[in-house]
Amino acid sequence: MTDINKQHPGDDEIRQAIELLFFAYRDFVADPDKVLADYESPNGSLGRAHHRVIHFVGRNPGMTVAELLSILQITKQSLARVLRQLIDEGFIEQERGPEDARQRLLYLTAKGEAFETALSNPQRARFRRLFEKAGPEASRSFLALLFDLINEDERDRVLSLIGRKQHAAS
Amino acid sequence: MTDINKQHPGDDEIRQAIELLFFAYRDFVADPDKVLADYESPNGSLGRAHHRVIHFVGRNPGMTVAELLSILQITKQSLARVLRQLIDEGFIEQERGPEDARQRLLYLTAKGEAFETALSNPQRARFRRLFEKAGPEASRSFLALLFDLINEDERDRVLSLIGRKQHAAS
DNA sequence: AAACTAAGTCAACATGACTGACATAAATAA
DNA sequence: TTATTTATGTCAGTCATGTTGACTTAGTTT
Repeated sequence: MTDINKQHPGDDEIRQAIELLFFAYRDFVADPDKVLADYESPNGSLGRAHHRVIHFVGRNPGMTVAELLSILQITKQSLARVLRQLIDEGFIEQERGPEDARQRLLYLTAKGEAFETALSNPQRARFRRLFEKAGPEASRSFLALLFDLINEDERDRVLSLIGRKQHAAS
Repeated sequence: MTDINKQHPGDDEIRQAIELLFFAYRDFVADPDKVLADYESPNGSLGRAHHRVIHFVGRNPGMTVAELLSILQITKQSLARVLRQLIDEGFIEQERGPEDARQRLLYLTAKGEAFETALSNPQRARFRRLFEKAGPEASRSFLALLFDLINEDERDRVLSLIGRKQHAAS
């Protein structure tokens, strides 16, 4: 009773979308993976988890550990190991919160910023090529659809995250 | 010498794209993760790896182990454990290749097909909502850009994979 | 003073990747 | 026919990254 015919019009596009997203994401994360694999650190090597932390701390300088946890949606024990390595190797530094001294505000060091650039360069190049080829209208539309792919109850949080300008210091 | 100003016009969109793709993919895979977590199997539980195998075998009935490996881009040792569980629990069955008897052709059982449906239902619903909201033109454009996000040297292979109709048996 | 909160730590464990070595059977080349 | 290559499977060990649960320390709030 396997149905050879499509159930609804549009089902084929939906199936393609699922597969394309899988392949696109696979190649997208393979870029920084290569950079990470090249970097040989003294205390263990670095992986995707480190990349994500470096990315979000770079984008949100002075963020707290709790904020980082809520973005990554992992446990603090998982984060701890990764964060410890990044601090020990001088990619990230911590600062006591000026208002609430329990908080540890996170910042990239110069070394951390350089690494962040190296990691995101191939990803940026990938999207730059894409957007140049597709043109501004299709590019904006693409971003809008990516946004609508996110869980409805997460969109406000994501919007305030990605909307924030780089280095809000001023 | 951290630059406060944007380097190029369009850089902001590129940065947003990187983050949106992260969040969109995170929520996209969280859907089947819930289904997988609910399923309690006798010999250990099932994870994303099992989902991917079920998906691609479902999409390409009769595919060989080597083909599956080249899609997933993992080692055969990694695949082995996952595949063994799926066969042992009756989601997938193997068949000797009729031309080349060394090959093991992979098929979903009825149980496997049912599970595939349960896993992909929430993902399909997500894209159905998206495409209904965005309209056919933006939807097609979205697929085209997703495709161009894939590594250039992989696109032909992906195209022949996703272009293939379901159940090519006839 | 008591309770709560932010962060860190210790221990044990699960999943899903990896490498390297080796085994078996079938197909192909010498 | 014998030798080699190929498709698949397996054993053993390791690593990265996630989990739960219990507990500590320091600072804030009630």
